Amino acid sequence: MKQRKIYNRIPVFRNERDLSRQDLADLVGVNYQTIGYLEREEYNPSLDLAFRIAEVFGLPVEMVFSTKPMKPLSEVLRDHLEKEGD
Amino acid sequence: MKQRKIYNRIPVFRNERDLSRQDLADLVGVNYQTIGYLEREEYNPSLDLAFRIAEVFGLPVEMVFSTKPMKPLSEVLRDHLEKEGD
DNA sequence: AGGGAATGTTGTAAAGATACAACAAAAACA
DNA sequence: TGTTTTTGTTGTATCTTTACAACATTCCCT
Repeated sequence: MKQRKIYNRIPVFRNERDLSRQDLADLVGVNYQTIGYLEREEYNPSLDLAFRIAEVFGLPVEMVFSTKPMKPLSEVLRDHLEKEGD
Repeated sequence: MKQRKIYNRIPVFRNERDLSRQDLADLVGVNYQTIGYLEREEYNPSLDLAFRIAEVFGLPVEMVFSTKPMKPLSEVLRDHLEKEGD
């Protein structure tokens, strides 16, 4: 099977929390360069690693990784707010 | 990184829809034996393959794959029903 | 300006995932 | 019953992911 490229919001969430790649790498238990490869989207994470990263951010996998290019979070948020007027 | 074993509900959802492994394999574009390996949990799917399979069933990845052993769907459903009295 | 931290790049090696083939076993069913 | 379909098993080959090292570049800080 030809693997599709998977996009991610790792840099967004990582920067937001003021984590270095090394910090995030430590949290999920991988080499810090592995985080670099993921952020540059040079390869896809394993499913296990994707779960670990999503868990660090407390988000569903789909919010961190997607087969389609990531919309800015501001858009996601806007769409969500206008749908549910809470 | 030592990969954790990932559990899944592929057999449940596949049988429910009366799909053979070959059928599901065709739908996601892998060899039918790959589905077998996944169902026996002999190895984890790539993130891409996990997305494809979840998409076939129209469910979030977390409902099909998990790092913890899968509860029977009846339990999941019960918990959900008693939380939200819809 | 200079030092340290964070990030990017390149290369090699090991582990994990997928394909494919061939055959065995089990299940469905005429 | 025997026949077909589905599933399991074993083995090999290839591709992808991860680790690790070494070095270059960029950024921040004072």
